[in-house]
Amino acid sequence: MPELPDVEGFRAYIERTSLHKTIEKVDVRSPEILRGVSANKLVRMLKGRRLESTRRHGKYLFVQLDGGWWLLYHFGMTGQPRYFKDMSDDPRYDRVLISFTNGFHLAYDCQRKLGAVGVTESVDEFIRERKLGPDALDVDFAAFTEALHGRRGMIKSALMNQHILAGIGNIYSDEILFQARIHPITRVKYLSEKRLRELFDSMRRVLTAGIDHTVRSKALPDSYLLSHRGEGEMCPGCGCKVEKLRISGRTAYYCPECQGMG
DNA sequence: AGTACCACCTGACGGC
DNA sequence: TGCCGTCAGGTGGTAC
Repeated sequence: MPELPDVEGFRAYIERTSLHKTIEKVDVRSPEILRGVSANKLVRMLKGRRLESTRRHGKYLFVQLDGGWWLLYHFGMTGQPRYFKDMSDDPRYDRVLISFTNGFHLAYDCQRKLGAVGVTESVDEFIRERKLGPDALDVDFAAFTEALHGRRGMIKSALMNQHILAGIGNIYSDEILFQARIHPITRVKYLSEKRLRELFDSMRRVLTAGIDHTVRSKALPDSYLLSHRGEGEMCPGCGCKVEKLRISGRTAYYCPECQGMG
């Protein structure tokens, strides 16, 4: 489930808990989640180093080491960082455990192993190699329309496509489309300038609200579709029944009344 | 370029 | 009780 707002919350969490502390020990419990680096190499790279700063791009979180390289996290569906002192608080699905000389630990907790941990020398190079689009909160309206330009597919697929815009997943794409009153299967090329503007505004509003609520660990307002994301639930806008649709293997929830095809 | 579909992974849940 | 299918969804690969 971690999408842009959640990962931004994780970034802030690591920022306030884990920086500037010397790494004493690294324990790779599930080496299969490592990407492009062996357990031995990761341990060698981290030991004795400090985490100095953070950066997020889309759903990726990068943490810079004092040597210049970056540790990178992708949280898949169930991943999260956890900072704690007592080993009795070590999360059940801790896959990579970093222990600092101050006695505290930073765990990469990930129940389903759909996430990844790795290293990179350059964040920009990593983004280029992965062909990630610009971060969804980093684009202005011109860059937003540029990213969507020439697309013929469905708007929900486009919003979730990390090559077009990085950071939006299934849950937030539903909310963004709901608030922009756009049906998920609408073709990108049929969106007018006005509709694109409404979509862009909705995207910014929803993502920033998501960050705000994530950081304060509060639920999103009841007026959001997210709070009613289930079959047969009531639309917070008009009260009619929320419907679901299968779009390229993902379940899209939407309000057929508020998000009519026009 | 876009889409459908599969696989990865683990736990919850419903049906029988 | 317990077995089975299905679902959740981020990503990546394949086939069309």
